Amino acid sequence: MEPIQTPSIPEAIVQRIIRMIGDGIWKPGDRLPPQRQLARELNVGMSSLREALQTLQGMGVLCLRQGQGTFVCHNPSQIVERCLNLALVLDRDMVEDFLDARRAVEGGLAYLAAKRATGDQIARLGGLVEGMKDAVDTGDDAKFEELDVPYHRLIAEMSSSNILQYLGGTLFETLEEFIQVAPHTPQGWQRHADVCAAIGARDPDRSEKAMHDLVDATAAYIYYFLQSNGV
Amino acid sequence: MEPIQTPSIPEAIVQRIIRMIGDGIWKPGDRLPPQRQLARELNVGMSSLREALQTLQGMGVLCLRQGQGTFVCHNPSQIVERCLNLALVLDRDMVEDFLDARRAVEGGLAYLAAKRATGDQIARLGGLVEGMKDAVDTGDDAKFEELDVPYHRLIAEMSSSNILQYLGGTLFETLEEFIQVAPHTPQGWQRHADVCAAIGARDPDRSEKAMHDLVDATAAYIYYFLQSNGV
DNA sequence: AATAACAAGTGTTCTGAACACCAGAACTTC
DNA sequence: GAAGTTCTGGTGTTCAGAACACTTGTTATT
Repeated sequence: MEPIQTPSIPEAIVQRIIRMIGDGIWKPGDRLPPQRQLARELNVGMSSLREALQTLQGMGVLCLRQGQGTFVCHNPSQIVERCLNLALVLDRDMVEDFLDARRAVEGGLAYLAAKRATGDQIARLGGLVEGMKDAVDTGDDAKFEELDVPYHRLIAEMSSSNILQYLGGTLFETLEEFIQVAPHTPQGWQRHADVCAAIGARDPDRSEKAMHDLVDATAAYIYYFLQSNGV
Repeated sequence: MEPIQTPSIPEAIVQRIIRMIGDGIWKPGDRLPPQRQLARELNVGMSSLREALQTLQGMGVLCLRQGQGTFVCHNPSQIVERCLNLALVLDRDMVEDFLDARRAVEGGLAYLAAKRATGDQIARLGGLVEGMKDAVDTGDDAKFEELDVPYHRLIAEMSSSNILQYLGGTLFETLEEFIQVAPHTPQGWQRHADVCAAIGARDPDRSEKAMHDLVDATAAYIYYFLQSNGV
């Protein structure tokens, strides 16, 4: 038989609060009633309530400020980001997985960027690529890396897709220490320029393909690096 | 100036436990010391400890079983899944975002599937597509849907990529109620068959493109559905 | 030998208290 | 009157202890 399930009290509270936020009863920025009052109204102890609040804070749903109150601090990005970061901290063997995911996500971002970017954004991306060319010509690796981060971030912004943007940002940050081992060659710059050109031409498919080439090249370097270090 | 930050006690405990798991001191399946003892050793009250444990349980890192103990229940899938689900519950406007993300993720899965699938998996996928054809021919919508879920799940499995697999599963499940509004036409079946054929031919790029077509078609239905319902 | 009652260990929940922090009010000082 | 200080109420934070509920293994009973 199906066992009877009675969710624990904190879990029930978590569900209830999420529901109330989802139903719009509490909106982002709102202050919840004081813990003591809330505990009384829900007919639970403060321990149970606090365990629930703490969980929700961990999820990024609530924001507990000492001396001020409990606020709805709805920020989905934070949730996803935190969870992915956590996954890698717990399991360093997932680098390969992250590279696979990055290919798909960054490809998707480039695809959407070509569809939705504004003229201003495209101009800014062009400026970054210009700067990267200077960096390659002068062999200034540090400058290239400094421009590489905003380059990917800007493409993510162009996509107007929150979830992909945050996934991309998290994957990039998580992989950053590995990505930096890749040498910055004229060919590497060319790939960055190709993506930029495809976005400028508003050609989503070409843009996606160019980004795949870029990510694949980086991944190849990382694999080589990992292998030569006997990992 | 940078404000002085003293992490709260529960937060510090969370970090400490994650660190210990990351360092391999506690491995998945291990049982942690009893709460009372742990609280004494860490020199904190049981409330603080429990708030931390509850948070970690919410993340899917720990598993608290009444009467048995606290176990390391490390399951990255659960973490990501839970967080994404939460994001959609909190914000129904994100359907569009989810569709964008699904296009990228499912495309990536199909790409990897064509590279890494085993012969057995390809045969099973073919079987599913066969069944779907029957369902379309007989107009059996329920059967089609019943096969659609394992179809996507199997492709995800073929990819051998944990992160993408979990992302795909979560996105699919989260969107399931919307996906089901799509009518199951011969054209819809053809798209499923195209992906299957491309994977069978071990052609990653064609496979990815076919999956994009499939997802795009579904997305178009969903947009139409949302629009005609005045959302 | 099978079953039932018990006991120890563990997570769960509640209560009440003391502490820390923040914002604004009331007060002092110049 | 303006600037600074102190006080006060409200709020989150942390603790300690107790009672409860569940699981498992042991012991007693039949």
